[in-house]
Amino acid sequence: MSRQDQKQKKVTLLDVAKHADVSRATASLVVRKSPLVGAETRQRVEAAMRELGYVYNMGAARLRAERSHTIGVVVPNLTNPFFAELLSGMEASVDAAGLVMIIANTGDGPPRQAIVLQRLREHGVDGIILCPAAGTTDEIASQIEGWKLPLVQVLRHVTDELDYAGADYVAGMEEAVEYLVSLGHRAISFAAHGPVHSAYQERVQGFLGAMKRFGLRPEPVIRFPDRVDQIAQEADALFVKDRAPTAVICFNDLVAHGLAAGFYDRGLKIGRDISLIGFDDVADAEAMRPRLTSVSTAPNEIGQKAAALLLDRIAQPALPPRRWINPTRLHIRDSCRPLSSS
Amino acid sequence: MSRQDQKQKKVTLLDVAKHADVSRATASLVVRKSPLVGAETRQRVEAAMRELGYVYNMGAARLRAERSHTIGVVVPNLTNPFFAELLSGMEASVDAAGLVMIIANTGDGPPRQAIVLQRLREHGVDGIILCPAAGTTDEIASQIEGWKLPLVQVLRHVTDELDYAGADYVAGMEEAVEYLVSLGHRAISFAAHGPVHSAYQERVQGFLGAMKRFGLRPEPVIRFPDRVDQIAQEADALFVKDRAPTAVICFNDLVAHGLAAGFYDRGLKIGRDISLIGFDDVADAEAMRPRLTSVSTAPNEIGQKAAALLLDRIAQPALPPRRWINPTRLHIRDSCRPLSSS
DNA sequence: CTGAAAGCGCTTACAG
DNA sequence: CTGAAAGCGCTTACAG
Repeated sequence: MSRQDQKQKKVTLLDVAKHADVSRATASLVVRKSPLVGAETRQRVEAAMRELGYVYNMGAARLRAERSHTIGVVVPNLTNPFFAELLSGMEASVDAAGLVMIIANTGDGPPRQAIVLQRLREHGVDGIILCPAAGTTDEIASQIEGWKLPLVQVLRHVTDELDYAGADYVAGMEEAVEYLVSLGHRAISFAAHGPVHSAYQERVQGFLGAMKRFGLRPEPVIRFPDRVDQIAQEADALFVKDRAPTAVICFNDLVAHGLAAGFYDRGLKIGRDISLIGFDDVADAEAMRPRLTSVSTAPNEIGQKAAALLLDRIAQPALPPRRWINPTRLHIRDSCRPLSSS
Repeated sequence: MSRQDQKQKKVTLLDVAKHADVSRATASLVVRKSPLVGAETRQRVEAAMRELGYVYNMGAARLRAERSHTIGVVVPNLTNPFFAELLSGMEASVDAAGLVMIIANTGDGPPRQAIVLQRLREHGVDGIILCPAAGTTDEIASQIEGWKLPLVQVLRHVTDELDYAGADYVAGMEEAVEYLVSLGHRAISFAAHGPVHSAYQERVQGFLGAMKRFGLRPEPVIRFPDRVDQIAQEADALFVKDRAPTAVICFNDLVAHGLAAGFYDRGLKIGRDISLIGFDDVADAEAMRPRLTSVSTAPNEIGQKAAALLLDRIAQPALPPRRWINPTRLHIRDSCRPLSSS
């Protein structure tokens, strides 16, 4: 019988057991690396597995053991570099734990999200990491509770009853305002975009709170389009009516990037004519010229931590809900200048 | 019995069948949307599913049906925005077909890749989309053949025996050279980075071939570090010795972004002092100033097509190997100027 | 450590 | 359309 033939009919654990002259139960113990099996026996079984080209059938194991070694990750989109960083961090933690990630995209819409969550349940994931789509209500908490499915919220939260891993957006924005004020700026605008959710609100709240604390007039939040080229085109929106900001804090680096381009197009020099602060501190911040000062939220770390929270929750479903809030850090580069020198 | 209690012990298809007063086989047909079931019966079963909170157990189905409705996607890294676009395209196609994606990261290393592929086999994926790690040899073809596992290569290829979806890197580079030559440039450098693989070689080959065709001295390919900030620091490498390029073609947009920053730092004006062309045309190209002329490879489309190839291959394993090469397009923006006017 | 048996929740023929 | 039976490839007690 050639190797080829052996591959034809799937080789099962029973085949391995026979080949190694042990019982099926013993072979099963070897696969699962149980210490109950003696070294000599273990080696014989492992040799048999290699010789027969055995592939462990996780699907069969899961049916019996009620554990799939699979987790679901649901995010509002895949293309944002911020989410890419987040996924990368998760992948590292999840992989290290011997699990595998099924990823799904909601397009930031609750109806899609409902479908996607259902599909993940059908696939028998051991747990889910969810960045809730904008518009998700806290009713989801009781739903999840009914499902008995371990779930952690990431980046955004809609309920206190479930675990959450995110960053301290409020403090991050406060730090940005403080820094600009220390440079002498008083007319500071906030440039935002995208759907409204907890992370959005916390950023706005941090900005407005800090402005008020310094006795500065809180400018209305200025909304920009989603795409970076459109943001550039509409940069003028910052200067309409009686507004004349000397500094702008952005919702994220993407907005900052768009505005930087818009300023360039208008002959405004960042630093000299206007100061600019981004948020998230993704890779581009370092590549922009002048380099972008940005509030770092460390998405990779958040991803790792979200995975860790989920693994804990899977191991101990009764744990009280936990939240892990990553401190932010203002990464000062070259996009802000003291007001006096401008 | 409250809803809660019903959730406690998992409800199975047999429970649904009893509740709807039909046989288990009929309930199974309803779940799988078979046309054999009459409308009235179907509705009764569906109502029972809702009332009992039934969740289809894909794991059990897979064990019997030998189909997991799961595919594996293995990529060398997750953070590159290019791969994010690719995944996004795949996700759309895979999701539309009712399947789900398990994603895995090789870190561009063959040993990791071997582990990851094995893990995906154990999870019983119906097929795999693989961007082969740098250093993967064509021995993988016979290995995969032995596994009887549908697999398509994406972006890079190591064998002709397996399906492949990618872009026409050679033609893309040729077009870039032609364009620069048409603007009067003759001293054109190629700036590369990252590991060497088919996509790398094809880009270099396209560049060198076109240069030779125009009777231009083929400059050696100049290698840069991986990170964008390091690329900026080493931009001088373009001008060492007797080299004085008037234009630079980059391996990808990331290199272009780094060099653009490096030029800025040295007071070189893109367009006036030097022309620059990127490759891939990801979102940043539009946000750079001056806007980056770049060869578009449409990663999102490649992702969709790779998924389509895999679905075909799963349906018809005996199909001869196919390759789908996306034509590229030079997206002209503002980073190149005629030599005479400089 | 072993062996025989039951069962995880489905799907698959097969006879009606 | 239905019903009874077998089986997918494992894991789980349980008695030895």
